[in-house]
Amino acid sequence: MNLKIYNTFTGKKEEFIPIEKKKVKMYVCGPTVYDTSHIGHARSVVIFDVIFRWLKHLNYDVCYVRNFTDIDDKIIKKANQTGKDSLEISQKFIKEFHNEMDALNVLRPSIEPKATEHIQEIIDFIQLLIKKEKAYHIKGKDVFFSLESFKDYGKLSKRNPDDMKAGARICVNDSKKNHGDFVLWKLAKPGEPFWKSPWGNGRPGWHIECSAMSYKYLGKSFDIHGGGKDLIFPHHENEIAQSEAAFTQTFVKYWIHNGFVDINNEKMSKSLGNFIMIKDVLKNYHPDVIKLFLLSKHYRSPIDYNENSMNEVISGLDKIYAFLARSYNAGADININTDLSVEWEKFVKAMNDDFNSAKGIAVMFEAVKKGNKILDENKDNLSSNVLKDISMLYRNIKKIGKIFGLLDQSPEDYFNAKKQAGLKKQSIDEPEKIDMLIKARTKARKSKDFETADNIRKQLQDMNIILKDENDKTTWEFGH
RNA sequence: GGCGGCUUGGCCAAGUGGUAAGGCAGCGGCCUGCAAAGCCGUUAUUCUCCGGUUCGAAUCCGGAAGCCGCCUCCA
Repeated sequence: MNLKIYNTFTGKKEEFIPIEKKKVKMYVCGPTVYDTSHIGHARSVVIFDVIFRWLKHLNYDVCYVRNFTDIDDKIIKKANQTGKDSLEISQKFIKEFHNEMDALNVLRPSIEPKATEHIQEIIDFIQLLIKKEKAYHIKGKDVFFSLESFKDYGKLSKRNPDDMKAGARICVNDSKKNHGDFVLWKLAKPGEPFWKSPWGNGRPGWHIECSAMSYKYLGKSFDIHGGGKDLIFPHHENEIAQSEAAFTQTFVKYWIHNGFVDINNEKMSKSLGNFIMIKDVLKNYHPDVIKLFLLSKHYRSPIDYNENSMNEVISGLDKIYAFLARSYNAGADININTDLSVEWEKFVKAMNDDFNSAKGIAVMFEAVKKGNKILDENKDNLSSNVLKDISMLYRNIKKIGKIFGLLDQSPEDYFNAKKQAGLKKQSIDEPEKIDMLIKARTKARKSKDFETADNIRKQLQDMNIILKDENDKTTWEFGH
């Protein structure tokens, strides 16, 4: 079965056929780096990371470009507020962004171009548009794209430019010829950062950088363009206008847009003050928890971030890691080939159906259940025949994890990290105390003094510590 | 006003014509000194409602209700 992708442009799932055989060129709109990144950015980045990994898994030679918008009004505003220059601001937040995405085990794209490093390309692009009479410059003022000159305007967002004229909310800019014409080059006001251009000192408009940079790295036409749903209009619509006006050929073959992250069923917004920042989420949850959560729903639907959901994800993730540890200890062959297994086939089918990660996760859990059952039935003592089955399941889960950028560490490290986080949360400074109590309990159990043993268990339970007696060993972990 | 989307068990969530995946929680059981973990069983004759098409619909068509997003910077 071949890969199918839901294309925003046609509103349908379509078979994916790249322009060039075995090659995929993908451009995703990255952040405007004027502030700390929030969980919504994380969703977009994680989803396109999985898409990137899946395309590579399908043996495509993928060129994945994700830009940084590092000059814009908000950055300038922030610079003025903090007394720094805009470059300092953008560099700071690019660094933060990279740190957080690394923590989330997200791969770096092939190329991460910045707008400020492509000013010449942007100017060239605008000049081409002016030459083709798709854009105009009014002396002493900004350069605009002329909507009138591009008949297909609105084809991605299914919007009629005339409807927008009717909207009274578009503020009238005297220098524009028509409502809806948008800025390609914006003149600098005193004190603002600027670059020289044929139209005076200024900076690029928001949309032009993506047209110019995607052209530079991917060409006049490319396969996939992605971003958050909100970018469909006006950003992506304007990109189409610019690029297709310039080159008179189809700009992008497949448009992919991800849905939003809500917070407790509300939209993240400034007025509600409910922005959830990635760095804060990383303080509270293991990166795998965040990713498993973000991938637990189909990428086009909205997903609701709340504590309850996160706790559910933790329970599930613990279960997966526990199975990995259990099957590894039972002697699973971690290098076995699983390409022909039912689980892998199911997973491939799910991913090829418009990157259905939610279904892919279900496959992982099915494998866990199947494996635990086998281990139970054999009391973890496996004959070579059964061991093969367990190895397959183990390997499948790890392989799926690889596509999702999950389960990268050993179960031991995972559970240790969890313990450390728990100790911190419970403000337990002397973890040795826990071991001492467990030792005392083991002694009591040996002499069949179960009352003492149970009292100790209760004592630990009050610290949210749950004991687990396995054979002659007692281990512990924190509950949720 | 224009455009788009959503409504599946207590909660989360797959499922786009063939008779309801998966997770979490609950309950009963196996296991255990007791637990925890794991496993087994159990919880939607039914998918917001009303019509229609069909041998057959959660899935297609029409209508209603509720919720949400975009149309202004936004992942």
